Amino acid sequence: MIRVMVVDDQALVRRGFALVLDNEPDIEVVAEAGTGVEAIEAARAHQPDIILMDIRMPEMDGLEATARLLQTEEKAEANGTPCRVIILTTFDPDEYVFRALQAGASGFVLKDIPPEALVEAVRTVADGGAMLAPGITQRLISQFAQKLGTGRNLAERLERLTTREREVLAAIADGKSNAEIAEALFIGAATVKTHVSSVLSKLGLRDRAQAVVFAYECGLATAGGRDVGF
Amino acid sequence: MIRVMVVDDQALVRRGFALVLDNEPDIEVVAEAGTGVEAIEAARAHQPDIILMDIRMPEMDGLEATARLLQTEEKAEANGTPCRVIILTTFDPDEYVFRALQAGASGFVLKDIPPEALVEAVRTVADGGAMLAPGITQRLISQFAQKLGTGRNLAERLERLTTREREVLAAIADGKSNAEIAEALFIGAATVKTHVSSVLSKLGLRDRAQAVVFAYECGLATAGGRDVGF
DNA sequence: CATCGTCTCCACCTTTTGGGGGAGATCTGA
DNA sequence: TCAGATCTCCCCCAAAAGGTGGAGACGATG
Repeated sequence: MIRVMVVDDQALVRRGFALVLDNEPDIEVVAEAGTGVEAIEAARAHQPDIILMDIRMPEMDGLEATARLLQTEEKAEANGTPCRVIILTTFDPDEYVFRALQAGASGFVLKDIPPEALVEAVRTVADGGAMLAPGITQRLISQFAQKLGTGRNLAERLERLTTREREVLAAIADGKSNAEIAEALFIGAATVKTHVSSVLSKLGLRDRAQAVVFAYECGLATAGGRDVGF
Repeated sequence: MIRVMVVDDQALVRRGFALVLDNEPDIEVVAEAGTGVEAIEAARAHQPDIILMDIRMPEMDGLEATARLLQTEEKAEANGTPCRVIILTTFDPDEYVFRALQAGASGFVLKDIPPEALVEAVRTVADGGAMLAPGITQRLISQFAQKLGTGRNLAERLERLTTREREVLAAIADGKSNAEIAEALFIGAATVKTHVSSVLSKLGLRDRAQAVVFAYECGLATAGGRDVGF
């Protein structure tokens, strides 16, 4: 049985969704809430598996509430509900979507979806999957493809480098100085200089700063995978 | 009426999908193909709206075929079918997914989905949306959230900088030398040095290379939006 | 009005970087 | 076996970068 909580400030809308879901044999609406604050309290009290969350609400909006819920969950971890959130809204501006996904939402669907699709979304997310409105999936894909895309042409230039040179480039893209690279690779400082020169010359770059840019643009280095604790 | 082409090297599987789809009143299967090469020919001949594409095939795999189809489309543009591809496969290793999305696919679903869901996927994609298998959507989201996520903490450090300093940092992240920055910002080279020093000191960085790393990690600079034509 | 932050610049100095050579040791493939 | 590529290291040198300290101008803020 999938335990669901519906959060929306409009009681009528809330009841509508609740009725649709409660009508399913495998879904049970265990709580409702009208504000973000209420949502957080109710989630603690009723431990739902899935939360359907509106964005525009008084007191605390749905994105904020989602972030808080999933954040405290992280800390509690083993303790309780690995509850998952589906954002359910009338609008889909990019800003909302990104903030929602960043907050940890597992779904983002528009209120105009047919009831069966909503039910399906709940089941999918309860099952560990994620569900986005088709148009949003579309944008997510194109943004993603864009980030991957440019790498291609540049990655070819990368192949002109020897293995050692690529290692050095990676170290440069890590923010290391020549001395640090020497230490990291167990070679002399002079050798590092030689490799750095080769890298710059082969890639048509002027200095290590441009090398860092190149590394990020071609995918050798990627944002999001670091502690910038230099 | 949605014109669909089914591409799969196993005739039995192909027919199965074709029958399911043809059974829908608003969908018409106009062609079938058993290899990537055939798929490209058939697509030209029959101008389908949607192509269901298997990955593992003789002669040319589905990803390659997808890339070629959508690439030539781009060139033809106004000319013909803005045809869209749904990858339909048994496996979902990340590598395939990424290559598929990069090739321009609008969907990536597994062959074990229920027939109604397949039909729904076709309609969604024909309608301009995109459809991914739930688990894939999940991974796409987490990868995306990760990229956005790290930026937060670092973006706060960014706020310690003055406007001018952020501009200078952005220029550094562009691969510019101090002299070039001076020219770009219409200030003296000495001034640039001052700003650079402030940036490094305020952010706790050692040199401009680390500054570039920082800029990418905090989202001030993002991969994919550049010509690395230094 | 005095102070603070910001932007602009200067001079002096040390360190790092990058370019130009050259050279020995391996290893691989023709 | 010999040519070529790669990795390693050296020297010298010029340019760039980075640190320190100081200074004038401007606007906001108390």
